[in-house]
Amino acid sequence: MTAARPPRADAQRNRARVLAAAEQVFAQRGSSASTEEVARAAGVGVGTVFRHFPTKEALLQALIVQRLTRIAADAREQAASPDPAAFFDFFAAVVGDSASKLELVDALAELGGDPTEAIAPVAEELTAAVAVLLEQAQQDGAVRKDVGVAHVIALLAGASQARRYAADERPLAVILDGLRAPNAE
Amino acid sequence: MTAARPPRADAQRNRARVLAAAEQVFAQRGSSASTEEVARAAGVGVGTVFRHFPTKEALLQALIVQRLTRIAADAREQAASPDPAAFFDFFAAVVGDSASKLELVDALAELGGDPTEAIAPVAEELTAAVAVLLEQAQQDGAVRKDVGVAHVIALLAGASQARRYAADERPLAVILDGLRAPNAE
Amino acid sequence: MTAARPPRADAQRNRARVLAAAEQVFAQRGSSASTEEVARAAGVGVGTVFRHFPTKEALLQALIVQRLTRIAADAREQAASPDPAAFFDFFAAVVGDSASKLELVDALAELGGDPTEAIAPVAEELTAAVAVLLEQAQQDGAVRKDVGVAHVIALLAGASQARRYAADERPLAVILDGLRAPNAE
Amino acid sequence: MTAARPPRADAQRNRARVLAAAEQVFAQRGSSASTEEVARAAGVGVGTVFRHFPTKEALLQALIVQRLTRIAADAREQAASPDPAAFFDFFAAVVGDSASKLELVDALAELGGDPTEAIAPVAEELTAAVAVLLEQAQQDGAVRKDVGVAHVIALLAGASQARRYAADERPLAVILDGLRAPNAE
DNA sequence: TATGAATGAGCCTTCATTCAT
DNA sequence: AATGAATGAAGGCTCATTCAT
Repeated sequence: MTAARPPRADAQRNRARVLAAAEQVFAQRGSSASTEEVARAAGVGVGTVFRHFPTKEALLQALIVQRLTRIAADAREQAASPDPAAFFDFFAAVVGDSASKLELVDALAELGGDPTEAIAPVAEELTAAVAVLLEQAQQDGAVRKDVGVAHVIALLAGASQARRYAADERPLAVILDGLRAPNAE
Repeated sequence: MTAARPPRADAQRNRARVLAAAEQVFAQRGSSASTEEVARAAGVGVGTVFRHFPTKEALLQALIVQRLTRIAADAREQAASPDPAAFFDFFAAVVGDSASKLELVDALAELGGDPTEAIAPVAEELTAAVAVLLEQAQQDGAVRKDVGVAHVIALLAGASQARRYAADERPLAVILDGLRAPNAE
Repeated sequence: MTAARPPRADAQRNRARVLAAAEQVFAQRGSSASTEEVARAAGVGVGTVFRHFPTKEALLQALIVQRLTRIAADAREQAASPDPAAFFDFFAAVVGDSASKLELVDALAELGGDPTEAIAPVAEELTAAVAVLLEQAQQDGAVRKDVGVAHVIALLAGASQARRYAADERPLAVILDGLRAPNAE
Repeated sequence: MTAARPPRADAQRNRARVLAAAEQVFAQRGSSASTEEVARAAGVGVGTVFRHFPTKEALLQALIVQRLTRIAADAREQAASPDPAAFFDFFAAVVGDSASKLELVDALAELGGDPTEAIAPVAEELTAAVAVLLEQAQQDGAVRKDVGVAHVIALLAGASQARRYAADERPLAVILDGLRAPNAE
């Protein structure tokens, strides 16, 4: 009977709902929040959460993948821009967007270590995108030449962390200034 | 060598042992490591851990207090030095010492929010010490004048975080450069 | 016979099972018996006990509420009876029914103090029902007029306690005799 | 050096102190209060408590024995009195004295079951004393003849229990009236 | 003999995960 | 495919009891 219009669209929608709810819940109460709570926030049963993400760990990683994917997209977009400040805009955007999102730091941090199987692909994607952006900026003489992609990512994580406990954007400004090429002025 | 005369020295030693073990364990496995594990690492029973720290939370805070206390001492020491690079030395030392990384970030981060009763005193102590050091450095024209103590602390947290996933000291260098007074060169 | 149609009837059944098991276990080993033991007796996991009663305290109170509710119903039933001995029948029934003794005393005792939020409603219910029954009996000249509801309840607790360690019903008889109106004979 | 004046008197004093402290603590917080708390109230270390009473259980029993011993003494004293109301005075005194003492009920209750080895002797002592008192009262026509010592003790426990949650002495009066010989008036 | 630190079993409670409906 | 009840391992914490000082 009730097998007509959206056959699997429902499932997709639920997956998205869960992911969104998880983002919120984990951001607010830390990643130790219970799966039950995520389910409640998503308006579904726990069972549904586990159907889409076989493990809490998997859910967490899906969140990270989602975040990194967005950032990589951002990087690519900015790389396409002719604006010489593109790199800095990207950097600031990532940090600014992480504002309330506890997880970003950890997501980025994750990249430093031994990326899990699930994350590895996005990690590469992100690294590649940032590499392009960074090289352009260095080419343009906007960014100092002694930093590499890994440094940039570490600094993104650091700036996000700093931002988390600072009242304003000054820490970010400091870091961006630190990144500028010496004679950029 | 270390005789066994003092009757309650044993207790003090155990307290220290537990604290040291906790530092290691939490650094390695995150603050969600079990108290049992800490006890095991310290070579004592769980009861002993709880005798010295009535709560896991209390243990964690004791760790933070210990760390912040050391940093404040560092700051005071450097403030007493005539070296114009004192501020930078302090900053680098703190970040470099993030041996048991995990915790330092959180310890510093803790300062941004609403310091717990137990932490508040040390927080003030640290803030005061850094204030002195910072002002001197700004006076000397070594550090840019638009950053305040809170920014410095946020940046310490950020730099520590960055350090955690960087292979080298470059991110630190970047941040330090960002902190220098414009015409310091 | 007891088919398996109802989907959530299972949960209800489990709740009842837990309650019954708890009654037995606490009666036999005192209210300090472990929740684990109750679970075992109910043939469920501990988690199930806690799903139905969020706290051991809550479980205990549910037990008390259940007991008091039954007693209140008894009182109302007897109050509806024209039998002049209704009051005494009620009293004897309550005491006699102290099957799972331990608890009744405490349940009644609970009424003397500061009834918990959960218990207060039933307490009032019981008090009201006994009040009616008592007044009728006093009207009929069956019960002495210098006792109030609170006294009756205290005596119910006392008689139950006495019963607990007496081989026969004599203590109950003594108390009932003490309650009769002087010239009732 | 400090081995002169009271060689073992000290120990005796400590034992008494512990017993007194235990009585208070257990009365106020129930018998589940910790041994540590008793020790603190007694102004001694836990070790000392355990030196005098090898087990918490033993401490509890010592308390009971103490209580029962006093009651037995009371009974003997009243038995020696020519006052025809001696029995009632005794009964009222026991109940009245149990006022705040949570434990009495349990102590008396203990007699109903299978008196522990430690308690058995006092139990007999008490039973004997009450027997004498009861018989005299029955002889005098003050107390109904269909109750035995066991009933009296059960009723003492019951009356104590009732008293615990009653605002006044009415429940006691009711029970005493119930005990009087029919034509005693 | 007194002390109180240490011990560890045991308790209450939470939560990821499974499974019957 | 969704639901949420059931499960049980694991964690934080307490406390009777032991033992070095």
